[in-house]
Formats: sequence, C-alpha cells, structure tokens
Amino acid sequence: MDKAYNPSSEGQIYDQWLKSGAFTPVVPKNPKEARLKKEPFTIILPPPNANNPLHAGHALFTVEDILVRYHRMLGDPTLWLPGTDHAGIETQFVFEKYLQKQGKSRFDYDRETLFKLIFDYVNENRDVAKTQMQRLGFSLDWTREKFTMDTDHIARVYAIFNRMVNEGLVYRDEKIVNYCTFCGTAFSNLEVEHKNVNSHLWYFKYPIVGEKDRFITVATTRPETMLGDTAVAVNPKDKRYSDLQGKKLLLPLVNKEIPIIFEDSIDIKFGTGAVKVTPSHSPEDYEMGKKFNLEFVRIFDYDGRANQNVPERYRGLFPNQLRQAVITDLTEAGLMTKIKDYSHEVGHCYKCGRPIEPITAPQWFVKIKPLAEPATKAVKSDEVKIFPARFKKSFLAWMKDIKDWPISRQIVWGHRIPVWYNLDENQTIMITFIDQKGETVTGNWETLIKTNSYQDIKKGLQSLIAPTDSKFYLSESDALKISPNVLQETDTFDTWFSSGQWPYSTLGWSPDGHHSPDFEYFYPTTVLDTMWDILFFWVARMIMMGIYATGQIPFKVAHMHSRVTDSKGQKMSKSKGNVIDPLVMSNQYGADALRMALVIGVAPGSDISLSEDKIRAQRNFVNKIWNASRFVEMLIDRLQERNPDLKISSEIDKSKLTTADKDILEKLNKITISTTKNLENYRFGQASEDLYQFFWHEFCDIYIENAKDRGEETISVLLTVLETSLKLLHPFIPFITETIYQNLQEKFNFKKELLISSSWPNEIKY
RNA sequence: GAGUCUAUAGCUCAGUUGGUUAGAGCGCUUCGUUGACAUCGAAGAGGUCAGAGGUUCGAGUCCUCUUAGACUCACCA
Repeated sequence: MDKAYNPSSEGQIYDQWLKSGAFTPVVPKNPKEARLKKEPFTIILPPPNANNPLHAGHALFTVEDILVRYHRMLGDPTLWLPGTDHAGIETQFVFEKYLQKQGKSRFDYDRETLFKLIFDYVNENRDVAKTQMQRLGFSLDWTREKFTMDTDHIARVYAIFNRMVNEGLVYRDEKIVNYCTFCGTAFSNLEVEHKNVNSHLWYFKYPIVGEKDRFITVATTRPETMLGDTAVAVNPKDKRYSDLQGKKLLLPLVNKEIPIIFEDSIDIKFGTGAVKVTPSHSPEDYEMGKKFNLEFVRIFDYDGRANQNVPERYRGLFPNQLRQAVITDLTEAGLMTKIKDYSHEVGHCYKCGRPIEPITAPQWFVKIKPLAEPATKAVKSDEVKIFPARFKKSFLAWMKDIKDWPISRQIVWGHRIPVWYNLDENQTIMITFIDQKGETVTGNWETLIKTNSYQDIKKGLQSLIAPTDSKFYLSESDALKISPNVLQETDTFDTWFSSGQWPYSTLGWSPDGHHSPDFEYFYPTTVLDTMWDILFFWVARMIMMGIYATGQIPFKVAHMHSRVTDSKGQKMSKSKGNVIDPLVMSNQYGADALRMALVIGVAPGSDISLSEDKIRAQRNFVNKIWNASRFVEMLIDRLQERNPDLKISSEIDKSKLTTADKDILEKLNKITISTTKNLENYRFGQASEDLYQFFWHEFCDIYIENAKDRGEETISVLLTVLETSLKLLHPFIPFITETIYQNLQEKFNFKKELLISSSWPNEIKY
C-alpha cells in the first residue's frame, strides 16, 4: 500500500460498481404486489441543465447519494434515476449570448432552424454533466437515464396538456402578464424579481372637460404610460372630487376624453388621491379596466417600443425615452406641477435584469386552484413531508394565494404547445416570418396570404400570436380537415410545466393507464431532494401535477438542502470570482474529500460554506483512514511473522477482551446507532462529524495507539472496528472505503463482496 | 407591506426533545520526525453563546423586546 491515499484510482472503482449492476435495481414480476410487501427506496435526480457543467450546488447531490447508498446497504430495492433538463429559457438565453458573439441574434432565424441549432448545441454538451456526476461517485442508474427532450416524455406532457384542456383546466386569455421585451417572452410571477428603485413621483394635471381652469392632478411613477390612460380613478369618499360625478377629463398630449371613475380601493392619502388608469400596462389598472369596462389601449409593442396607438411623434420610442419625451412635453404644456423623490419596488426580469413591462397579451393559463387544493392538503397532512419543517410554512403560505399559472413562453427552445390553428378559420392571427428575400415580415394571415404563399410562411415562420378567441385543435389532422392552411402554436411550455411532470413521466406513467412496471413499482418515489430556491417553481408544481395526473403524490419527503457559499458565506458567482469548481477540487483532493467537506457539520437547511481549506482538511481525514488501515495490515503482518499459524478473523472472542477492547466496541456500537438514526433523520452533518471524531480520535488516537503494544488478541477488534467504520463511512466517502474494503478481502482472503452491496452494520455483540 | 431565518473561539460553523467544567475544522503558540500517517502526534492559548428582560431547581437551547444582518413572497399609483 502506498504511503498516502491516491484518489486517481477512483475512476476504476466507479467502473467496478457500474459493472456489478449495483446501481440498477431489479423490478420484480408483479411490481404492484411486490411494492406492497417491500417498498423500494427511490429518488429522482433533479435533472441538471443539459448543457452546463456542474457547479458546487450540483455536488450537493452527494446528499442523495448518501441516502441511496445507505438504503442500498439496508437491503432496500433502491433506485436513483438520472436525467437532464433542456431548461427552456435558461438554455435559449445562453445560446443567444453565443449567437451574439458571432454577431447574430435569434431574429435572424426561422423557428425551426433556431430550434435545431439549439438542439445541436445542447447535444454537444450533454455528456459533460454525466461524466462529472460519475466522477463524484454518484450511484445513479444510468440504464434509466432520461432527458426532458425525449419523445416519450414530451408525449406524456402533451397528453396531460390535452387532458387539462378537455377538463377546462387550461384556458386562453388576454390578461396582463409580466413581459420582458428584451427576452421577448412572458413570465410567471415567480420569474420576476422585485428590486427597489430610486425614482420619482410625477404630479401632473388633467384638465376637466367643460370646467375652465379646473384640473385633476395625478401622481404617478410611470408618466410615460399616460398615453394609454383610459380613466382617472378617485375614491368615492374623497371630498375633493365628490362633485365630479359624470365629468370627463381631457387626456393631455393625446387630446382624448377619458372618464373619472370612483373606486373604493384608491388610497385617499397617497399622492393626490387621484390615479391615472392604464388598463393595458398595469396590473391594478387592468382590474379596474375590467371592472369599469374601460377601453384598453396598449401603447407598447412586444419589442418594447411605443406603437401606433400613441401620437406619431412618440412612435418607436422605448419606455425610458418615452418617459423623457412625455415629461418634457407635459412640462412645456405647463401641466407638470411637482416632481418628488420616491423609491419603490419595480419588477425586473430574472434572466436579463431589465425592467418587466406589464402588458396585455394572449397567453395560455392553468387554472390552478383545482390543482393547488389537493397539493395543499397533502402537505398539510404531511403525506408529503417537507423537511426542514420551516419550508412547509412558506409552501402553504404561497399555495394559499396562488394565482393562475401562465404556461406559455414566447421562446423556441422547449416543448412547443400541441395546438393547431386553421388559418382560414382565424384570419386575424398575427404572423411573423422570414420571407424568401430574408426579410422579416409581420402581419395577419388575411393580409399576408395576398402576397405570400402558405408554404413560404410556414417555412420561414418565427412566431404567431393568435387572438384569445381563435379556434384551435389538439391535433394537426383535425385542423387540416378544414383546409391545408394550418400552423402549430409557436409558444412553448414553461419549462416547469414539463419538469413538474418529471417523477411520473421518467418512471413510465402512461395516459392510457397501462403504466410500465417501473412506474408500478417505484411510484410514488420516496425522497425528492433539491435546493429551497425552487420550492415553488418545481417542488410545488410536481406535487400538483403528480396528484393531478396519477392521483398519487410524487414523493413522500421533500428534502430541501441549502446553498453552497464561499468561505465567507457569500453566494458563489462568476462575477465575484469566488466559484469553487467541484471537478477541479475532486481531481486535486479526491471526490471523497469534496463530498465530506460538503456535508460535515452542516445543519439541515443552513447555508454550506465551502472552501479549499475545508476540502483539504477532509482529504487529510480520508488519508488518515488510509493509513489506519495500512497500519492494521502491517500490525497483523508483524504478528503473523511471529506466529505463521495465526488465524485472521474479525470474530470476537468475548473471553479475551480487555477494558480497551470493550471501550472501543461500546463506542463503535454507539456510533453505529447514532449514524443510523441521524441518516434516518437527514442529519448528515451530525452523522459525518460524529464518524470523523470517532474514527480519528477514538479509534486511531486511542485504540490503535494502544494496540501497538499488544499481541494477536487485538486483531479481531481492530478488524471489526475498521470494517464497521468503513461501512458506516461508505455513503459519505464511497471510493476510499470501497478501496480499503477490497484490500482487506484480498489480503486476508475474506469472502469477496463489494462494499456498496454489503449490508449496513448492526450493533456488535460482545 | 407580509413572512422566514441567522447572531456561539481570530475565520467558517456544529451543538435533536432545556441538565454536569460549551465543541470541531482552519488559523495561532510550544514541543516532538530512524518502523501507519508531517496530508502526523502531544500540550496549549482563545468564548460573560449579539443586548435587555422573563419562565424554570436549571437556558447557548423556551418566551418577549431591542439591535444587526440574510432571504422569500407581494399588483399599491
């Protein structure tokens, strides 16, 4: 044995595990009944982004590997199913940056070409994550690997979508949505980041029609949207305005008459008590617009520029430019009365960081209450147990006020919504396509078809926007029955609509009820482990979709782990330069050291500060284990030299035990019990720390030191403690423990077995 | 605006249902290398457990308030 442990052999060990089939559970013939007798232990891996290398956060899948290895050793049929995620907007965003470097943009391509480009790009990088997970020792069943772009997964997502449409759970509406004009897509509330912005409150006057020199002054943070105002609202109890029933205002700059409306929710004390109402560009105003049947005037287009609904001189301006122009013009007109400093929260795009533009746009929505209710019930009753418990609270709070879920995204990369429009039935569908000359053309079908062929439009299609009352079909063939002029919806699903269905889809759930044996055997799964930041995005959606599709919860325990931070507790980010690359670390110090460093002494749910120092310290621990076993072997060799007939065994002879023997065995039993208990309770930090203390400071520092002066009667205790420790440590540091375990077998002719497939230790009887 | 969490040794953090002199890793000081390991060993310095009050025979651990920080959610002009 070498003087120091060399982690470069870790790859060979992984291959051995792979070959042994230890990662792949056998599904019995009657999976349903078998499940009733003995329930398997199942984890579905949160699929990492298919085209990104792993970061330190992914290395935390160690937690799942610990659970999986522990349960495998307990003898449970154990499945840990790997996969990768196409990660819709995330990936498209990365790809667009890549295009940008080549001086191109997404607008240069038709939809189909762009999709193919991204697909190729992702495929090129897809194996990266896989190789890295293997390097970290994750005992995933690669024979069952899945990808969210697999056709069978997409088919299942489509099937569920169809069911939801038929059951009235999916609907179309032109509501106000969070729209990023730079990314060119709508987002759900969760994808909007609220940032505090130091801005101003602008006060300006709207003349009252028919009342000379009388005005209403409004206060607003968004003067530019006044061009789309269709009312001014005041509180009916506000005495300042009570004589204005039925009066109209003249909207400055536009010179249009708009009504004064009386709305209880208006705060009399805020500003002037009068609010300009822009139903097409503000969520609150949208509600008022609906309530008072106001006109909806959209002034911003999907590209963020002012459109034809504004006076000519403002057309084409972006919001901030328009703001300046409006302020200037209002000031010149003598209508601006006050500008006050004001800071408030403004929604920003979580991807590109630009301000979100609330606009009305036709989108697809999931009616969420019918899904949220059973999910809430399941979590409330702990049928799905959220751990640590405090996340249960925030889950329930979020579920309580949950809003309908906009599931359509105006991007190319993802599952295209399986809906077809017959254009002859829907003449006003707006279409954008690249024509034969390579120019981008936008218009409605009615107009476009006069100068273009259907084939050209279809071929160069970038996107379409169908009015909410458009007639659609759930299959292309149905749409084709009307006429050949058919286009599929160009929106794609929110990635979470797809990954929300991941647990039952990966296991082979079938819409026709003939599920795969895997599904019958492994579903519901046991544990779902992920970081808390996607509790709402993903965990909540999986619970809702799982119950909806299968009638059963998708997992029994949702274990939330925390964020890996740097040594100062700072979030790792490329811009800060404090990123620790798990691959670099495992190559330098060994995957075992990294794994140990990620879990040792970490309290459930608290941040995990990782540093090279910490990893180095764990490398030293791994090396200590190496040398301890090396010494045990050398000691036995020495004793064997003196007595060649010596039998080497870990069988304990009670009559020969000394106080030191009894002491270490008692401590070994204690650590066996506590490790088991801690693993059952997800206390990995405590478990690993206790093992570290026991092995190093009890076994090495005290017992082994003491054994140096003893004879052959110490051998069985040495071997017992060593072997048991290897087993207890194996889930945490699988490579070194497996290596030593096999060494011992070779050396002393023990029964041959892989540690990964060995049994979890019980208390030693002595 | 609503909610959650954190505050323990120079640094990063453990400390399960309250119970004997509060722990680890790294760092620091002194000493030790011819047969497991210097990726080591021995010894040691260092904490009024953020502050104030309360419950209790007993509080780092439970309650209240204060201060400081982190985070999540949210349509207030």
